Amino acid sequence: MPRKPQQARSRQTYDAIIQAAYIAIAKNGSESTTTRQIAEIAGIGVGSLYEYFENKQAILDALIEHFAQAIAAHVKALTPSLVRIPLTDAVYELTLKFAEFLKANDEQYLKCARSLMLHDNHTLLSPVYRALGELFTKHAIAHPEQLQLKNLPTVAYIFINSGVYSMTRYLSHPNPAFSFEELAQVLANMAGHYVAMELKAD
Amino acid sequence: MPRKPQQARSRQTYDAIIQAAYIAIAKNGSESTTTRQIAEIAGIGVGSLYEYFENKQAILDALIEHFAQAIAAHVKALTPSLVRIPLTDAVYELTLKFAEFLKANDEQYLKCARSLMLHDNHTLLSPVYRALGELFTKHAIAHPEQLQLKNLPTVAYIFINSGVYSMTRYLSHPNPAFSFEELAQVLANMAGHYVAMELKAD
Amino acid sequence: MPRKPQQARSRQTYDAIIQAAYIAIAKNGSESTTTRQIAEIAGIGVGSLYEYFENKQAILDALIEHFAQAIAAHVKALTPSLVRIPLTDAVYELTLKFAEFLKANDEQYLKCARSLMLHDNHTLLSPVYRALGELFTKHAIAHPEQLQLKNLPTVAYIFINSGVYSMTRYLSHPNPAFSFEELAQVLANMAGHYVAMELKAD
Amino acid sequence: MPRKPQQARSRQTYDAIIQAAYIAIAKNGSESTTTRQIAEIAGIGVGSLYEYFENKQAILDALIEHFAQAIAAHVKALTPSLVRIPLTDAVYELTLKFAEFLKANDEQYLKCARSLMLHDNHTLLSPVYRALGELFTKHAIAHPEQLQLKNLPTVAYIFINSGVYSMTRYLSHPNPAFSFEELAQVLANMAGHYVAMELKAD
DNA sequence: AATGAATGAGATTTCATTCAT
DNA sequence: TATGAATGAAATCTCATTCAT
Repeated sequence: MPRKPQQARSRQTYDAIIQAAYIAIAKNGSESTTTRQIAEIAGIGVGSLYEYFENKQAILDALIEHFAQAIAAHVKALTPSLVRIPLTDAVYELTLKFAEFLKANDEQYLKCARSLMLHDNHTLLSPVYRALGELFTKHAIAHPEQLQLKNLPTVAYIFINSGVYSMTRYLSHPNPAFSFEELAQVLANMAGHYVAMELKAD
Repeated sequence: MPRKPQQARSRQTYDAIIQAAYIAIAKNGSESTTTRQIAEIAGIGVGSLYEYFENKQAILDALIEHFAQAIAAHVKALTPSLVRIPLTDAVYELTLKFAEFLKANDEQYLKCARSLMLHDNHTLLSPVYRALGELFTKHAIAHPEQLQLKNLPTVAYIFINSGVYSMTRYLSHPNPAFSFEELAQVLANMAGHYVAMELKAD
Repeated sequence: MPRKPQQARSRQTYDAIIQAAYIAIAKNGSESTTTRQIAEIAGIGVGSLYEYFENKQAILDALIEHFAQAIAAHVKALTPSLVRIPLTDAVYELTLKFAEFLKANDEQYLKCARSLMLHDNHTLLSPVYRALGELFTKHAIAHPEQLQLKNLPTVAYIFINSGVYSMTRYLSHPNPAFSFEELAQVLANMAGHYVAMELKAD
Repeated sequence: MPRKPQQARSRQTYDAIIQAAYIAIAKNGSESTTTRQIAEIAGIGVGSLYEYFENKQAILDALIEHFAQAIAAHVKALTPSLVRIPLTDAVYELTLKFAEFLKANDEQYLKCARSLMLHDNHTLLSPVYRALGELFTKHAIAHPEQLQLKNLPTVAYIFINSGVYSMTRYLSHPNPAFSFEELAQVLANMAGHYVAMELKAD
């Protein structure tokens, strides 16, 4: 039964735990991360973890939520400028910016993403999908011809998954056979061409 | 000091262990699968596992290799018929056949795939990527205009990752918002449109 | 370094802790009761417990002493009226009154008794035995023929233990096979018959 | 998931664990006994406990069952000779023999009894109550006038509880004020007088 | 005097691996 | 070669107690 932090320093410890979890997971993967490691990195005693979290899983869940919020916030921040430009350019830009974001802090986010992405947290990751979906929708509204697209949700789903996964995988590949810009360009074209063709078809 | 099986009976036991590992992982995930479970399912003693494999990880590696070979074989078997038909149709067909393959045996392969992608061993999965790459290449040869495509490896890489991941994620989604055929169609169009547009551009 | 409470407010807190301990032990048993629970129920901080008590055991000891005093006081209050009536009636009455006492407050005392008898501290419970012994003695004085009884202390010891334990056990039995009145009657007759026969023998 | 012992030495280990639990509980009480202690006393690794028992509680349960069986067997062995003699003598004899039994092996059984008796194992201890009840019944059959007794089950219940608890408590008292023979005599008379008076009353 | 965040020793439990048979 | 009992390091989690505020 973790207590809700009541004093000022509590918040600090809570955040320290989440940050420590990021570092530990980036280093060892979520499955191999132990409570001791997290406590050590956070510079606190093991017992203190349980003042703030029910159990280990609760720490991971909080981290994922935090992560999802961070990504969603990043996407939202980019949204206004991206909706103004053509789809191809928007996807290209988003891809680059996203990669930059993932690679910050010694690739902490990237490493965590790889470890967490497949834990099927459909619910926990939903803010991300919502933010990306909204970006898609807003872009369509700003470019009304795109509203004609059939299967918009399906298309969004696939574009998003394709982009996120290709990027994540690329970034964690030790010796990629091509540059990241190339990848971004192909992703962008894939989206652009798809929309162009579909619209022409009608 | 495990030895590669040399006798017929040994080979049988070796295979039984791999099959048991499939079953256990499909049921509990790779992290929660224990050596005891594997031995029990395989119908042998725990100690015997170590006659055939150095350690637990070696079993998982062997399973992944086996899995990769199985997928590659499946792709290779489909290749001759797929290279003959237009790209869009080929992707559509491949997606459906692939899903069917993953869902066989009570979704054993699908469940394993989800659990194993976590450890995403680039080397172990390479036969799959090679087989899919070869399918791409052969298709291009059978439709020579596609050889003009810029960045063919990059494009292949992205198409493959996009397809595999979107599909895996879709299939493990409890309440998908659209049908699998829709997904396959969008993937197919994505590929078809991309190639069409790129070729026209030159 | 806890101090005995010297001010009125302190005394209140001290009592609140004891009461909280009663509640917690009745609910969870003495082994599962934590200092946090006690503090929470008492409406004070954990740290404050240690202003009043050396450690957790000291709280339990104080509770047992309090409990013993409460029981002793109850017995003493009944003594004057019980000494007047025949032994059989007195035992019957005492048994019923005692059970009533244990079952008050949602069986708080009963539940605590069951949990605390485990640690059966002969010294801590001695006030109870003293009060019951005194009741016995006074009854004998009021009925002088009983003073002839051999082994009076032994007899008292056995009657008391028999009564207390049979009653406690009965009251915590989920589906007793007979009524409490029956039990009280048999206990009463046991005492009455014993004394009658012993006196006749001389 | 403990395995049922399949090899010969398994039984040995199982028994060693139970014996170790007796020793540990006699020494520290059931609440303070740890799995490590048990393993150490048994001369095995901690992990081995879990080859034979689901968890710690399962060890205690097995011990209680073992204990109950041992007591019941002891009572059954005494039954044939006790049913032949008058009630008073039978109770006296039973008390002495029972005490002897409890004090064997450095009072191991006695100490365990004190620690376990109040854990309200109505179900686990039922073999004991059954054996004692049967002794009562057989005695009544051998002395048919006793069959006239009202409330036989209630009386048996009280006699048994009174005897067991008085004895246990006496034996664990550091400085008893009277001899054990006195106690046995009073218990015996209590039973004898009760029955005599009740039968005369009718 | 009062607090409650922090502590860390210690409890239970798991499981890959070994080794005597 | 095959076995499965035994192992013990290591993981998660609890909670009485302390101490800075």
